[in-house]
Amino acid sequence: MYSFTEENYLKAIYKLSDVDGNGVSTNSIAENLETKAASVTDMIKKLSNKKLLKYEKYKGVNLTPKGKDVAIQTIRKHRIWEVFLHEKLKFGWEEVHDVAEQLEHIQSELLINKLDEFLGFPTHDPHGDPIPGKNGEFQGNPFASLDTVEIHKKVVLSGVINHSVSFLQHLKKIDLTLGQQLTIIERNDYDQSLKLMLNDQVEIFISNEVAKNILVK
Amino acid sequence: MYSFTEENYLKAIYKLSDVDGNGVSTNSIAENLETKAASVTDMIKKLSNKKLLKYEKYKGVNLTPKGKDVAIQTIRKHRIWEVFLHEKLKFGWEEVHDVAEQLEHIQSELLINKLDEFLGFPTHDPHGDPIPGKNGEFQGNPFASLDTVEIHKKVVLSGVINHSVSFLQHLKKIDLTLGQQLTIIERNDYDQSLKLMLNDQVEIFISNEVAKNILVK
DNA sequence: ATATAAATTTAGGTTTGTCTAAAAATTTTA
DNA sequence: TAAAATTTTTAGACAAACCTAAATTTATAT
Ligand SMILES: [Mn+2]
Ligand SMILES: [Mn+2]
Ligand SMILES: [Mn+2]
Ligand SMILES: [Mn+2]
Repeated sequence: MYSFTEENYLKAIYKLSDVDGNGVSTNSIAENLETKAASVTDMIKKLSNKKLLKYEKYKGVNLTPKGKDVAIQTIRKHRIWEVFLHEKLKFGWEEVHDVAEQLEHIQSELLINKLDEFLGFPTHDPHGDPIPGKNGEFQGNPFASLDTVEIHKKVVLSGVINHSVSFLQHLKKIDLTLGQQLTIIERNDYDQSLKLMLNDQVEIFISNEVAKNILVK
Repeated sequence: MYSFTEENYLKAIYKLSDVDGNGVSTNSIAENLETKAASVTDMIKKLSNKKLLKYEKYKGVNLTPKGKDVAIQTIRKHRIWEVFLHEKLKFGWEEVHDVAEQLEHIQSELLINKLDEFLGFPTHDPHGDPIPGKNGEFQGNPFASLDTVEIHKKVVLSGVINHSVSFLQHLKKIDLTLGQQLTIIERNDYDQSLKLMLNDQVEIFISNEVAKNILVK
């Protein structure tokens, strides 16, 4: 139905869309997709003709409901494939994204629905990101960033803000994984670094830089 | 490494290659890929420049070892994905091919090797076609066509010649599935139709047209 | 309010893969 | 073997997605 490239543009624009309806800028799309502004303008015109977004010259773009739906369905496929790669094929959580970027463009409703069923209808991907349903609904209870959590409160590691390979590898290295129960034992006022208790067993130190990128509930 | 289209051309040429080294004709490639001869000539020049095949004007083409390797690896990916779709996602054997045509172009050595392991290193796809190994070896004991099998001999349904959706659906309808044990009870001289015994239990009739397209061992 | 800077669009091209129509080479037929 | 038929290649175009350089519009600073 839509090309590889069209789906990637719609996904990028969806992710860049504000809660308030400010148009997404040409430059931000170009940066996100690692392409040039001139190329973005070309593609925007094409997507506008197809009624996937609203475009006013120099004013940025906003997805139409149709465009938003294509974006969300692509995100749904991406995250379901990530679950498959992680749960079934034992890919590390830092390895799944690049392959899912390819798999998300396979065109078969049947395939994604059967895969969803095979995986037991997962609600979140290996990074804790929610998987939208067939009709595009997000069951969104957003998580809190660990650096805002009060001391001694028991929380569960449920997501990450930074999705980079290096950050994900770092968490793995210090044994921080999704689903883990943790508590802040001590917060250092000087640099906002934290001492954590993991599963009531092990103590570790993390910097504020790391804490800011961890989501808990 | 190679584009979607390049891989499809190499796969088509590989399948059209004679045992004797006759060049594959432009027209046969065009027909196989449902494109035009002029387009084939263009692509042939490109693949020839990349040393994936040998091309002499008006004489047809032959794959180089490198081109043959790309073709076989693409077939390997196709068939492994077909096993996944059939065994794990419960696709019918007539449904797997079209989706595998897309999945075979996903570029990740790690993915295909992990998938292969996940499936227990299958040797044949859902249609009985052999899956080449990582180094391109086929363990090829070719099957016999059912219409050449002698009467009363016990054989196992191991493959099909015709891979069309309609033929595969027909076999399913008359309860002929891969791995089934069968024996020819009677051959009608008039039209070469057969009476078969399935698993020593059920008798069915099949036409010569069907028998010619069934492979057994 | 201008001048400068930044963002965006336009103009003109490239690459990949496709097409039709016409020319050239090869094969078949008589 | 010469004519006819078939196959293959070439010429010229087109659409998708990208690029650089230049022009235009909008935003920022003095
Ligand atoms: Mn991802
Ligand atoms: Mn993810
Ligand atoms: Mn197939
Ligand atoms: Mn097959």
